[in-house]
Amino acid sequence: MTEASRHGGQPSPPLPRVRLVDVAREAGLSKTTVSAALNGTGRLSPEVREKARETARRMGYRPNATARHLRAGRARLIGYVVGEFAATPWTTFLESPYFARLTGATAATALRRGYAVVLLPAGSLQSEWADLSLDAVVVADPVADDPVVEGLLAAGVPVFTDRSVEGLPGAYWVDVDAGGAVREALDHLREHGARRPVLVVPDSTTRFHTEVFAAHREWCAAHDLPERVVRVGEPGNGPVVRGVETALTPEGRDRPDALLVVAEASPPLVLEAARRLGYEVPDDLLVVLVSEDATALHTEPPVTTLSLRPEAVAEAGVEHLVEVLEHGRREPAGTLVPTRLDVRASSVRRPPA
Amino acid sequence: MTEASRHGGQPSPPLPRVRLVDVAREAGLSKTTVSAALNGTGRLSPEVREKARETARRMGYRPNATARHLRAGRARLIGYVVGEFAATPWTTFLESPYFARLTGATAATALRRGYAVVLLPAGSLQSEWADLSLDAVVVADPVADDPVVEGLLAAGVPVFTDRSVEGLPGAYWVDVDAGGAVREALDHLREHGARRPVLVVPDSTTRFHTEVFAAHREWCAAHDLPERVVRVGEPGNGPVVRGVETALTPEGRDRPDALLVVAEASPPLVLEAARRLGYEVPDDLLVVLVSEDATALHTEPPVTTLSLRPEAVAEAGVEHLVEVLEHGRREPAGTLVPTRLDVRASSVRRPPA
DNA sequence: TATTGGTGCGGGAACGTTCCCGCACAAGAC
DNA sequence: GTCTTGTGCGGGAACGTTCCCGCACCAATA
Repeated sequence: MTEASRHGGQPSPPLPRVRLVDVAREAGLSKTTVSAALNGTGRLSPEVREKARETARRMGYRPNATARHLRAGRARLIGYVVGEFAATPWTTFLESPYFARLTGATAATALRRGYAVVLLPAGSLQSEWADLSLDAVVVADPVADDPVVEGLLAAGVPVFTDRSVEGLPGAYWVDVDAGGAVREALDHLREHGARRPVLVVPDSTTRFHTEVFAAHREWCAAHDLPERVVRVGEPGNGPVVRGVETALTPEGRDRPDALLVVAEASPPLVLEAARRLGYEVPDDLLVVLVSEDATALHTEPPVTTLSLRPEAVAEAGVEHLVEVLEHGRREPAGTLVPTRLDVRASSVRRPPA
Repeated sequence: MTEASRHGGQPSPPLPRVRLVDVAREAGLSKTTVSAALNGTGRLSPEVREKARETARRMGYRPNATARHLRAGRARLIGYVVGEFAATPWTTFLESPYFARLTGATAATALRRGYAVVLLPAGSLQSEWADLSLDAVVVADPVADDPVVEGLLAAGVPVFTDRSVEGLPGAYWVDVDAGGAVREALDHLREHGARRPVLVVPDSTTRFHTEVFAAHREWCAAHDLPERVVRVGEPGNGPVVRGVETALTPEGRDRPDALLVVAEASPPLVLEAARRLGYEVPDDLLVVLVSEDATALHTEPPVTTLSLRPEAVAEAGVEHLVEVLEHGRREPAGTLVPTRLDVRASSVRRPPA
């Protein structure tokens, strides 16, 4: 074939890729014409266009993305980093089902729109991605006044987050309707007989958690029910499960009859904790977890979950991102997506035997 | 500052980046000289070098990676895809702790070596990453005769996997010592009194699982113990837990006194299944799971796990990849890394009361 | 026949780097 | 004073695209 292909089964070393000019020469055309033919642009006769395409196909031509990007001035690369875990080494955030799915959905949606997602491990220095030419960066779960976000904005890089960050020019967000989610979950529990629900929520300053807290307070007042809350300091299964234990062993009060956990925790671990403390689910205790964890389906009983719908968040975010990057639209800066309650046996009162 | 900066707080629109020539002009030098100064190459007087560096710093110069890559002929981009899940939409594989950590560690290690990792969602068409100019692709957990692997090799793209793929030129692998892992786990169980251990393993043809099966058989023969195995058809918590239930309810035989699960399953779910079937862990049943799942630490009792050490696999793989990409070393094609047994309460026989 | 307008294609610059050269100058050897 | 050798720096091509032009050609109009 080419002058580079060797005889026999030897490993052909560098394998020089076929370029636009190679196709042009082979087809007896100019590179301009071939380029226009392949891209569907320019004024070309159908015959020439087809000739160019056929030759390119036959020669196995694949355009060099780097050259394209250089010419276009944009690399079609999107960085992806998780703010909350910025201090921890590796990308431990991927072990959280929410982030795992958010990450995956972001990558999939972006790829369909022609953008590649580059994983930026939490804890990596920003200097390490200095030479990456990212068109934008997705910061998942940024902390308040996130230094990563501020650094990127200062460098002129558009930032997208899954938490609302108002008032920062260049920052865009998609968030879930936290208040609506809490109300929906509490309404559901109440319909199934809960009168002493207890909320477990992280003690964090993100808009999401403060809204959860506020919505819960309002709901309790509106329904004339006592406001029971346990706040946990850190994320992770350990602290959250301890928070659940605290919530389920009230001192000097009635035991709760429903549990709403608005923090990532392994469903079977929460169930195990309840069982250890003598609760029978769902007879003594209705359980709803905010979680994307698939193990919720496989526990006994299966656990009702409130999904923050990371796929929907990712899709909306990427669509918005593409709009901003390609058409310069800057409004709106934020969007809300609804949550989804997946009702399973853990929160449904069994008919009395 | 520049002619592009506007007065007041208006959002400065395109923000033209400062290029090498800009620095050169400002410093009264040529772009060649500035380039050499910043890269530490060429023959330059210390004064000129410092002058160039200082000017670049002052102007906030950041080299354009795309131009660099075009010039270098390599994009320093590595694709990352999971073979086993190629048919499933999204990147559900990230929900598996093993893949989550493998993915994160790959990204972190690669970034330190100057390569960016691009997430390629399982189920995405190869045509979607056709215009990505990937220097190499990491295929996590390829299936036998993986079409993705074969397609990439045919296109001349080096492939790295975390499973051994022998005899394919251009394919490199890092794998764990499956036989050693099984022996270590079984020895541990035996030391703690297990005489009727049962193995749960996927019914798959990967080298890893066949080796697990073979090592188990040999070990049983060597220790004169009955060979008890349950093979599960599919991955996922549901099938594996059902496999565990099968393993724990032998028909017409003694109940097993130890359980070794060589398949990703949620530790609390496995424990729950054992409990449902009337086992007390660790008194009636010693449990060892092959898992990276952090919930193993938080169950009651905590579960002994056999770690496949995704971080070590990723590091070794990326190091090898860089060697191949930058120095053309093609040997060896494969490496083995040892596993690690983290002994916790679930596999330690309590001293008799 | 000369002028216009439209069509089909190609030449060449540009994107921002890196790197191979070559040139000017200085210092040492004869 | 000429010839070599070495040092310090810059000119310009190249990486592989895309896209703005301009040129040649043809048909229709004046």
